[in-house]
Amino acid sequence: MALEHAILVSLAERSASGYELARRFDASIGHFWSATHQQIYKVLGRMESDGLVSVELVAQDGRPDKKVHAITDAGRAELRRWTAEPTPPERLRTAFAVKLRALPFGDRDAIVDDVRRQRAHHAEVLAYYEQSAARFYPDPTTLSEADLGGWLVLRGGIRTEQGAIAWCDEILQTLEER
Amino acid sequence: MALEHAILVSLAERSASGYELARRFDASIGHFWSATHQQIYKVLGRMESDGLVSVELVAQDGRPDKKVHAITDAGRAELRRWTAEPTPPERLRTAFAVKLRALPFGDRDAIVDDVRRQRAHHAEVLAYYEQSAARFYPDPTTLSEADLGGWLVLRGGIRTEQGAIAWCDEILQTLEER
DNA sequence: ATGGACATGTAAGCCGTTACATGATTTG
DNA sequence: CAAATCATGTAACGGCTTACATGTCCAT
Repeated sequence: MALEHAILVSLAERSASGYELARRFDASIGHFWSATHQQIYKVLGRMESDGLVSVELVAQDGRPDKKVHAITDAGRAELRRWTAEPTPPERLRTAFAVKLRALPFGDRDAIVDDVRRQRAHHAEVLAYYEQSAARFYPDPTTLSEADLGGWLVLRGGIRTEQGAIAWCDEILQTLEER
Repeated sequence: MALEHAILVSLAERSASGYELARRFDASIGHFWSATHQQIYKVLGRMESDGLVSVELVAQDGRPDKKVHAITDAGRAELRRWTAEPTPPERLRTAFAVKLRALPFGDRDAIVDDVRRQRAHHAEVLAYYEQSAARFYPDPTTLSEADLGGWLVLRGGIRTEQGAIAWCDEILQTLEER
């Protein structure tokens, strides 16, 4: 299960409470592996029993106590083991493609509207990625080892969104000219 | 649930047994919405109770009987209703991106091997899509209404795979030059 | 006679979403 | 005074995977 490994990566970068992890999954990491706080708490509990993370209860003033989770040596070993394993090819689930295929049986104008909406969404995400790139990696020619992975993932996100926008444009052009 | 709608699209194109549907989900449709035969049988059962599909038992000689499922008027209405609904933006789940992010904590050589493996896989899928395009849509300038959706989906697949290959090349170049 | 294609299912279990639940503190 | 933020969970349910189960016909 990859949520476990996404959590290990995040905790390897910096220890965190379940709540803090959930916020990270709302932002950076979550753009490539989403998870809700409920799921995170559940998995975190299992990971503790498995010895992959350790827990320290931290009292705070003016705020609820929190459980700070840190990656253990066993967690680091598991992360390393996982990276050495081939990634199985992922099977896609693209509702948008199914809808396109439904063109002859559906509401054409509504589908065109949907394509425009998808395009706008991809443009938004692209802008967000490009801002993140400019902010966090202002000089990509000199990246530290620690930054390399994050930068490459962002590059993939940017490419993906650019590709999706180009596809939407091709769809719109094809549908409008007939 | 989109499996339901993927099945409706497939049955709108041509009536089929559960087994035949499963084979389609192994091939064409399945490249964009995967499903196993177990899942298909289960959903098909529910769709029958809901009146979205009708079932006719067909006896065959030399082969087991089959249940041929056809889309009903209610099924067509549901398909049309669904196409008129906005597609919710999909949250990605990309284990490969998580693994890249794990670069500083993992086995670098193994990850590079994995990138090469991913690249090879995407190249295979791309070749398959391009062959499908050449075989089923030899003249894309004159597409029938019925073919439009399938063609556009294939175009998206081709773009996606090309983008993935280009990303892999960028990763390999970045990792090899340091 | 072994294995693959055809054909349809059940059962167990995990993963994940949605809804529900609580309670303090800060900000508008 | 209401809403957002911080913080952690439980419960119900649905989707999906994996394993198990059965049986015929055809080709090698």
